[in-house]
Amino acid sequence: MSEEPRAVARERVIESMEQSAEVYGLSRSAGRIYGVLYFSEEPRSIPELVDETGYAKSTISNVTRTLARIGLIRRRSSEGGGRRVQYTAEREIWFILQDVFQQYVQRELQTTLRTIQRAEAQLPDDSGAETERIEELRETYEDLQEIVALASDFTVGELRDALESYDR
Amino acid sequence: MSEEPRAVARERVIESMEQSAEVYGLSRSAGRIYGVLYFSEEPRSIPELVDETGYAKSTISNVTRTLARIGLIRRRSSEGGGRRVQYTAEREIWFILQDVFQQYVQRELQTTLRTIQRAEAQLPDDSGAETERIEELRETYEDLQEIVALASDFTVGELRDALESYDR
DNA sequence: CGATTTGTTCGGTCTACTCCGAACAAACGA
DNA sequence: TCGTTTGTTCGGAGTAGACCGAACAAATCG
Repeated sequence: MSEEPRAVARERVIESMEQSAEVYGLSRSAGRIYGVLYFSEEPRSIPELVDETGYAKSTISNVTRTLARIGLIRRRSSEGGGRRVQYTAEREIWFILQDVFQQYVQRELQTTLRTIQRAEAQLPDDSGAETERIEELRETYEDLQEIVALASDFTVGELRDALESYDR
Repeated sequence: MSEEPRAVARERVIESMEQSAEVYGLSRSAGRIYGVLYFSEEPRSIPELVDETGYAKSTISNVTRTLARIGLIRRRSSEGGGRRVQYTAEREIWFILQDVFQQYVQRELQTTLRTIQRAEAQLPDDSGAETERIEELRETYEDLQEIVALASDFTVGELRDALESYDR
């Protein structure tokens, strides 16, 4: 069996994905399911994922929905007759990150920024320390928002190049 | 009482910080404690934080330890006689983010990358699909690591400028 | 039309975390 | 020295989330 080292290597990487999933606020099962799909040549249905991961059908159903919503996997409805739903992994990690930046990070920054701006607007002009603190905060958030907006339009290579070639 | 609008504005921003704390994997109490310290002119002791936040002493004690470890607040042991421990907020958000990048994101990327590299090394040269997938993954992680390493050496302004002025 | 396969939904259990209050330790002040 | 203040640690209550199995809906196949 010369397949074994491959299986071992794959398992290691998938375990690492489980761990990463937790860091990014997802469940371990999400990491494993993504990992299995990442290495699958063919799209996988829910029963197949049940076999390959050991998780219950209901878990697979729920987690795939979440993963699809976030954009880590894609749902291909019924290829070739059967009513089976098929899932594929999005393998371009950078695309995923761009999505996360645009959908979540940007949104989070945006709402925070709006709250800060509203608070600032309600304040009389001479309100001492509070005004200063809030102003400072707003400026930082404006910078961050701009940076994320710009970065999420770059490819990985461009981003790396932009940082490497920048001369202070 | 012309202080009220200031108190309201401050409260709004602190509530927003509570929410952000949850997003970043901290507790709501951590957000509020940081918020109160963020707006405090003077350093605050644990009993003072108990008064101003309404949380139990033990909660303040535990959360301040966590916040100090991460670098969001600083611990000044006993200024002016008393044995009181004093806390101040680190107000430069970008410094905090740089710390987080270097301490946590970099580390997480590093360990993942090492796992990938080890898996790749154990694989025979001709192992088909697995090799290709793992190689692809490794390259992405190398890029990401490089980007984070570079970015965490920039100031906010430099980073923004680098992205804005990059010409594709 | 049943029987089977697939996918979703719905309680339920288990675990982890947040926060609290009480007990404790350490240092100071009278 | 004894009482008081401050900070940490510990056990427990309440809560949220992960995952499971069972019940259910929908579609296909004989």
